[in-house]
Amino acid sequence: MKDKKNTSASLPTLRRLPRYIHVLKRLKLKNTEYVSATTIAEELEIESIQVRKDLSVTGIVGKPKIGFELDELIISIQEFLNWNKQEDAYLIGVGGLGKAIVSYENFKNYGLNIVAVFDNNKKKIGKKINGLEILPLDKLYDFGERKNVKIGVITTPASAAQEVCDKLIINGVKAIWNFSPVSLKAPKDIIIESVHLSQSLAVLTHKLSMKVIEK
Amino acid sequence: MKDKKNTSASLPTLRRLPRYIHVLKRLKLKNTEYVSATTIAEELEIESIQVRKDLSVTGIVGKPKIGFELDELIISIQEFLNWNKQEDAYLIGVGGLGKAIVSYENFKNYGLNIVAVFDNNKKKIGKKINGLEILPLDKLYDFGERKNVKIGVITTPASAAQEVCDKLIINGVKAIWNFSPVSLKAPKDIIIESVHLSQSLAVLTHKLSMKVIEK
DNA sequence: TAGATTGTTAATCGATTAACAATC
DNA sequence: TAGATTGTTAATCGATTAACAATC
Repeated sequence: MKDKKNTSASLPTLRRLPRYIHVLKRLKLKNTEYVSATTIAEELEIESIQVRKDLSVTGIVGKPKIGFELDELIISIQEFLNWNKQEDAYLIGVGGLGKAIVSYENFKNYGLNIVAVFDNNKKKIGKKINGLEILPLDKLYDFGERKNVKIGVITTPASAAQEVCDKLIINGVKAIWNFSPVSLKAPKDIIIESVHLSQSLAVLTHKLSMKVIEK
Repeated sequence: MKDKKNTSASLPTLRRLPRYIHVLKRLKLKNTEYVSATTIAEELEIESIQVRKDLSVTGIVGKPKIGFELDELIISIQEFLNWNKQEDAYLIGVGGLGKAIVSYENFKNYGLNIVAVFDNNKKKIGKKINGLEILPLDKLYDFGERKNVKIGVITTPASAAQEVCDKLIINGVKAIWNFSPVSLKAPKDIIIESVHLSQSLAVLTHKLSMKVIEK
């Protein structure tokens, strides 16, 4: 088990693991003790073999005929994703999306703990959001010196994103969760993970247009 | 060109197309007239052959040595994604994320036009958001009869998502953009496209934990 | 015991990448 | 003309799926 822990996994696998956690947590509410890959697969409408393969990357060992011990499985996935701890994060850009993310307490269960919020709009500076005072971006330097914050969340408009990215890296941030539509340029050792909502919408609108033509 | 238009594309390709549009629009601001796959690829740090393959699904024809005519290429991708028109949509669940999506005017450029907003929280009903009055979910029936709204955006908490999904489908919605962490159950002819932010965060936190171990 | 499920190795499938002729 | 780029066919790569022995 232990020796497998630090192996990496493919991107599709990493993306499915949180969905398994969600299913498992719901089963836990029903006091389920053991769960099989088949059960998880049916709930998510995917193949059971895929679930088994995915789970194996976390190092969990199941019991033939019975399945996986529920609590152990949840913890195993959480440890693999590093969600058993919380990593401190900055968020920059307090627009609609930024506000929504800061206010969404659940990210704490996903390993993310936002400790400071920044925006350069003078009307916003000084106001509080979810208990955190909105600071001007200059203040990043003060934090950078004292704290060990490795994650930066960028929810600024596209025009500001690259500059903010650069400043975050200068201040010691190692991973960026980017919600702007920009393709950020950064040194190779920096992890950039982008959420482009337009990507998802493209899949939806294209499929819908296909459907209309079909008929 | 025309005969290729209605062919479908792979999911990875569909997801890259919006990123090309973004790059192309920025080039347009610089009055560029022609663009090559190489240029786009360099900007996004991917392979040029992949860009060429992706663009070919839209039916665009380029000029050897020169590349693609910029305006024609933008329109070609937009038509393929159906972003040249706007599809009407309902949004249900006016929490932080729902508010952010309703207020983000740019989705109109991505083929999405939110025409009505619903929430069952009595404190929210009647208030206006981005010019739209928040309605109780019951009112969906009135809209369903009169309008031809094919897209539903679900930004409710997980507990309400499946019920909302069912109601949307009853009222004629054909495609659902789901932001709840639930795996929605729906008939096969309904398009379900989910954005699970936890998926993206899983990739980020896992990679970051790998990086720390490395050192 | 018989059956269901795990874990692993092999086969398949599909997306990415390479190769190269055609061409402005 | 020479060189860069397109468009297409073939090769490679990696993820998914199938097969099956091990086992509670």
